[in-house]
Amino acid sequence: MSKSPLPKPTESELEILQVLWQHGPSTVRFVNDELNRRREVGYTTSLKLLQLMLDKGLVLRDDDSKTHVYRAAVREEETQGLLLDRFVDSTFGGSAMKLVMQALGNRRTSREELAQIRRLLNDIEIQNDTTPPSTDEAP
Amino acid sequence: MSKSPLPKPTESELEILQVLWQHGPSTVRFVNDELNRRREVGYTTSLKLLQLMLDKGLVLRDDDSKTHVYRAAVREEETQGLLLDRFVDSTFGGSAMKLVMQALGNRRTSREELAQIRRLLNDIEIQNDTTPPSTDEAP
DNA sequence: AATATTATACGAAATAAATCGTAGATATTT
DNA sequence: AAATATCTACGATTTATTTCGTATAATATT
Repeated sequence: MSKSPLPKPTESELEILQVLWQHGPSTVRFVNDELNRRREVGYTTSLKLLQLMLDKGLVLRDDDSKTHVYRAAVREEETQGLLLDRFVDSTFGGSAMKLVMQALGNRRTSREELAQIRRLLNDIEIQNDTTPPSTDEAP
Repeated sequence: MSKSPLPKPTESELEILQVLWQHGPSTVRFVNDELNRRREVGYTTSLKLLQLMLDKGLVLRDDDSKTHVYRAAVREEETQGLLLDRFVDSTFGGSAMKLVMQALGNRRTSREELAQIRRLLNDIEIQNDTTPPSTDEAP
């Protein structure tokens, strides 16, 4: 029941979305400054990107005042989920497990984080017990 | 202690690596057939890709016989780890935890897989206890 | 041996993404 | 009010990636 095919942000567009998600509605100037904390980007580059994103429906803008204010039109979790799917598919051949195992195995994870994951695991198991797995197969 | 900056495969190159990782050394024909199970790709397209990958050092080839045989020059886990880092950075703002939580939360995970993760979690905790966390800070 | 098939090499077109320059409008400062 | 700064619009360039056509060589088939 999704209305539009939810546009897929590119790498740079994602950077911009990060800024908007993190800081809320922002001017081009602000976004550009934020981007420049990591790498050098021209002002008009950021502007153009935001305009393209507007066309794609990735952002909305308020142009009441002369200086436009852009804000994310897509939700963070939703977008991340979408990209995660693509990534799991392209890099881990579809296996989310492999990804999780590698993400956990390959980097330092604090005790607190481990506990957090355990809690999530518990929740999922309860879910599994309550709601038995649906028997859908690959087509 | 890595020797060369380890080339970053593109999306298509990754598809090819998947084939090589999964099936071992393969001819262009075979790789192309495999790719065509998912989407339409011309033979020379696959060939060209493999040739470019050879230049980049992503694959090696045996051209003893007329029909060349290509094989992956980079290891699966290593490459996946590299891409995972980039992905975590670009999509989850650097937080591997957020990624793991979302990966686990958003999809059906079987009891067996959950158990597998728990085992990994245990291993990591033991490691943590045995080898106290190093005190390196962000620079 | 002639024909058809299957290879590789490689230039180049097609596509996608990112970057920037310049023009013109509006606001701000002096 | 003139000069300066800041903004948007937008075409064009650059760079990266993907795709394919064609030439040519080797092999297999008839």
